[in-house]
Amino acid sequence: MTAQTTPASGPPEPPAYIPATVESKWRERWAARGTNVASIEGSDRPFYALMMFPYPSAEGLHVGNLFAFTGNDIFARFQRLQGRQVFEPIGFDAFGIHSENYALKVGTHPMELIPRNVANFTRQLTAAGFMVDWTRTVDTTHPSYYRWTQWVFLQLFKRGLAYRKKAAVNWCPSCMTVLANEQVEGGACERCGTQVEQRALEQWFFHITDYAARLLGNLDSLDWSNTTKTAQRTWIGRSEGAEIRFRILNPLEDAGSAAVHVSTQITPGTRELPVFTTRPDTIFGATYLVLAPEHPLLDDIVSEEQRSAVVAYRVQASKQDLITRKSVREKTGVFTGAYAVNPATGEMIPVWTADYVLMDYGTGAIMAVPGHDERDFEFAQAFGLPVERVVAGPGQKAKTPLTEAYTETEGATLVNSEKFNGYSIDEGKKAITAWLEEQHAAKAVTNYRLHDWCISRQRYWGPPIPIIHCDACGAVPVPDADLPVILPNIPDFKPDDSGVSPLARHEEWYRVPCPACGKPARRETDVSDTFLDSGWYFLRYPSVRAADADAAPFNAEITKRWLPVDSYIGGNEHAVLHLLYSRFLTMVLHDAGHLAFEEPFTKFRAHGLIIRDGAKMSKSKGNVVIPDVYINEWGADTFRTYLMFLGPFEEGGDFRDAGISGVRRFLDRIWASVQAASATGAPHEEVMRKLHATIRKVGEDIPRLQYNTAIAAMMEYVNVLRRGERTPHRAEVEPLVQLVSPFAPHVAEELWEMLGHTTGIFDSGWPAFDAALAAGDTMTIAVQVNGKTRGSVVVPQSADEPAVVAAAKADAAVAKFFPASPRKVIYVPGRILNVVG
RNA sequence: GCCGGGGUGGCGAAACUGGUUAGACGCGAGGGACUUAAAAUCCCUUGGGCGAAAGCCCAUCUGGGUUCGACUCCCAGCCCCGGCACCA
Repeated sequence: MTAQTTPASGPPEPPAYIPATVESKWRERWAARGTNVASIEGSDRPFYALMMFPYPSAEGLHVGNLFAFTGNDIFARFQRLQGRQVFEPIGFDAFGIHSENYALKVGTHPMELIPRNVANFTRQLTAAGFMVDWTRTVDTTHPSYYRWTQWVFLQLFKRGLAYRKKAAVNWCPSCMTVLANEQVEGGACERCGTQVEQRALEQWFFHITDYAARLLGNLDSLDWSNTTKTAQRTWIGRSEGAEIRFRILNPLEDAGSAAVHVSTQITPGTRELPVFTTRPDTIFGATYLVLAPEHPLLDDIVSEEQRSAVVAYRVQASKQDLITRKSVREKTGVFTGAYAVNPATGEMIPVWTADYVLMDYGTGAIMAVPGHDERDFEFAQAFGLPVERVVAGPGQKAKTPLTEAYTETEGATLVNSEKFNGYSIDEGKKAITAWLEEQHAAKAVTNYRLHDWCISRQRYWGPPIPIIHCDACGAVPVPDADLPVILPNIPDFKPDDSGVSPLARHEEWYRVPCPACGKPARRETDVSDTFLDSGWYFLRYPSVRAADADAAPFNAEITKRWLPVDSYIGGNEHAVLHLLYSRFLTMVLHDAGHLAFEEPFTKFRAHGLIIRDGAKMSKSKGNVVIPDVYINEWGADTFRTYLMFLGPFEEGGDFRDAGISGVRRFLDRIWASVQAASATGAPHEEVMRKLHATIRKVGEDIPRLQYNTAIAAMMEYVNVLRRGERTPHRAEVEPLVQLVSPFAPHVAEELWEMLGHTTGIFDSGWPAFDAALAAGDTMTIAVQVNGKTRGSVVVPQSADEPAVVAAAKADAAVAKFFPASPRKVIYVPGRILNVVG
């Protein structure tokens, strides 16, 4: 503390509140004392407070990041004040396409860029006063980390969950490179504007679809934000239905056949086409089939007359980026010349190919029921295909014509469906599936919308996939002892005309002997997806300083004690990908015997989004708010508290700087009150009552992340504390300093020290709250007459209904409305009295 | 289109499971004190209408409903934000 120079005459001036001084003092003090270093080994009540680690962009942290981190920090500090040993780590998700694109743009190598960005982030995070354990951080681009990312890949590979297949990527023919979906704008490359195409490349996939049922089922028991769970459920997209097999007629045998009814028997050797449908009940209305243009059976079934048209259509379909391909457009398609047999009606129906059917869902083929599916209806209209009604809604008949697809199921019954006429939709689904099953033409199946996770990136800035391709042995995993496969520092990390991964241009790097047979072989030159880096980082944090940190991704003992994560706070933009992948990897590692739990995050809360002028902050809009200026001007404590006072944490809101002065005044008043506090005499009864009500309110609000109302409650208390410019008592202010400490940690420490404490405030515990004291010995009951509030009465806590009624009659304001003979009296104890006359 | 979340003063927002005269807390605005003056600080007022006042009436997106009592529950509709979306 620096004493102000005081004029000889007056009393000594109390020290002024200068945030910069206080904050730098406590930053140093915390670092020197190791205040924020978690006692990972010796903890009996551990609490793991995780926040989503940032991608260290060149622009630095923006207020959105700070808002999220502050919310987590308050929760973490509160847990610590509750006596938990808290671990609040931070790290850097620095691999990936964002970093690489930025590096390309400024022409600096990412290996040079990232450390600079990380240093800047560290400076900002420190300035914000987070209770971060800086001795345990993670940088996904460091070989000591990605060695284990590669290990995770190999765990999946060894369990048969990593496989290679050809898959479409967005391809810019001008830049000769692969583009992520977000780099495609309206079908064109965001950089050069060239029309983007699809290109099929051999890529690595993780078999997450194997886990779809578990990923979905476990959601019910997780304490997560509802919005996040809903998003995951939608993403996984379970649907029940049937896989129905249609016999494809042999064009030679059946050529020229005029017969409409043909054998429905599927005999060995006949070609058949399985389709997935959620509406097996409508099979009698299936008037044609559609195959995705990429369907492998297309070549086999297409007739000679139609072949050139089908091939042309397929080429045209591939000349579309993945986004446009899947967006709703005018229906297009081509007849294949082939026919199939509807197993229910025995009728011959045409087989088409159209791009509204997607290869990567179900079986890549559908039975079209234009009468009861909007898309099929549209297609049938466009190409003059027959539309049959097989479902009748209330008031409709079997012959009521269809002017649009009738898709309602409520109260509807089957029609034109032979023996199933009159069945409800649900009955029809069951009965028809069973009937087709008897004929071996169908089986009940559950399908998921979730796709396998493509982890290949034909890029530079990521961990090399630890596989060696050998002509003799196939894909051979890099032996654990040879990990990490170091990402080489190559100057030409830019994608170029060769059209392959940058690493594929470095023969000296990829030419290696096969680990299995020793013959010349070739490293995988794709790197892995950033979501793999971030899919397991929470497992690494507690163990980064473990004795076996170089021998294992996570220490068994430590992991047992600290995981799963007690509380995870992050943005809902990661509701599906990051959170789903993390859950999946955890499940796999659990199944492999590495983890005792299968869900990584016991509790997850999605914070709201901070927007600016009604729009998401983005560089292109130029509305990004940089926190540094605010921290410099107002102090980190004020800025943190202000961000939390903006609105409900889980809702976010529009950032404005109007109002920040109010929060600063609030801290100023606390400061002044502590300076002025007197230890003599007794604390004021009324003030103490308010204090205890405030302790309760703040203690209830923080765990619910209702920070804005917690701050309001403290402000209210400060108003009471200072009312009439009274001198506060020490006992009235000391607990307040503890209450405010999660929000404004630096100034709270400073005041705590001024109050004579020699140990840190965050180890001081949470003030106890006295319910009886908070309640006082009287209560105020609102009095209504005929539902209109007419006044209120103050009665002793012990007052019962007759006593309250008596008091109400005696009250002048109420008495004039009081009915002579009440018909009904409703008394809600402690709250309200309503007299109906 | 489907699934979430919302709609309350000039503004950000409160209101426990329907129950203390809706709008706490803060910003902004108006007035006052202190000051030569300003800043800072402190005090008062601040949803709308009528009224000299006491007071009365109207107000939580709109329209219905349930209830002694509705921002809160139900039905119908409008608008905003977020996610998903040719997934059969």
